[in-house]
Amino acid sequence: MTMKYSRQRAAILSYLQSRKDHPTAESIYLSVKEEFPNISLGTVYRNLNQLAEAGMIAKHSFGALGIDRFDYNTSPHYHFICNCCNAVIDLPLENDAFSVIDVQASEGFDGLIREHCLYFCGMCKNCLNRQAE
Amino acid sequence: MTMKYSRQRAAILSYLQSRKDHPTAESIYLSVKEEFPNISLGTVYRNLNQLAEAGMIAKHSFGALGIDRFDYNTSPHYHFICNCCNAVIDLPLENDAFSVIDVQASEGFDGLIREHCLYFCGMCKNCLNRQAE
DNA sequence: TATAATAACAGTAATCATTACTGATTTTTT
DNA sequence: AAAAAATCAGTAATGATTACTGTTATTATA
Repeated sequence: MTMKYSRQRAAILSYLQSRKDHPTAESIYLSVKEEFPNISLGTVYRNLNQLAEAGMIAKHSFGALGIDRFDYNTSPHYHFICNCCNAVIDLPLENDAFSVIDVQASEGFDGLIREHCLYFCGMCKNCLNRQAE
Repeated sequence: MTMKYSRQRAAILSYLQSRKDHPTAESIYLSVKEEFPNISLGTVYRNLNQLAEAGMIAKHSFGALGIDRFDYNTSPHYHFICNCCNAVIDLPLENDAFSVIDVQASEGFDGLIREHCLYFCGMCKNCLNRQAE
């Protein structure tokens, strides 16, 4: 099934490109709705999945959140989730600090490890400040 | 709200203690149902959450699965998820290999990191063998 | 040991994110 | 320009989980 151009999909991709906060399908829907008042939430979901399938965006399913987040940045990197405001923030780690993580895990395990999922939880800077007031 | 004894909760806890495969609420329900034919799925969920809240069991929400898994083993340890059969298997890691992981992540981040979630994905031994046939 | 207080129950309805369906509309190809 | 096919908007369905309600089991009190 070849991918045909659509204005809605282009708008979704363009919006995602402009954000660094890993928006949800719902918030993408609300934003794109300003340009396309008739767009349907189902259309947003369908296109997000299509784009993720094509490797053009990343879909993150953090168990701690329960709601999927989407990311224009497809290069492998880690995330921090604020337990207070549910913000998802990029977290830079030493490049090779965890490049050996799968190899290391494989040593004590008799299956095939293909990848890992790692994210951090706590309180973001904003919430820490707000709490200190 | 003090916790009052209940035969259903005792059965749920006892069943969980006997398993190492991190069962779902649904499968716990089906098993406990053999002893308590009238038990309700809602009762299973309510008690599992209560036990998790009390720190007597662990609730794991792996984004890769979408369904919660429950664990009698509350000591911190890591898991492997088979993308083929969805099995959740304990994965032993060198004790101190990742004890510094939160500290290391904190270095490049200006929020407060309290914990992390790490799990591995791939293909388990059984599925590898089945595939080789 | 009766009884009063209340947590827990079974059964069922509601929630919420996400996916599937359908007839109409765009986009692309011929 | 017209045919073929992907995409759409709108809506219904799904599936895991939670909330509600009148009844029952457990615990505390007299």
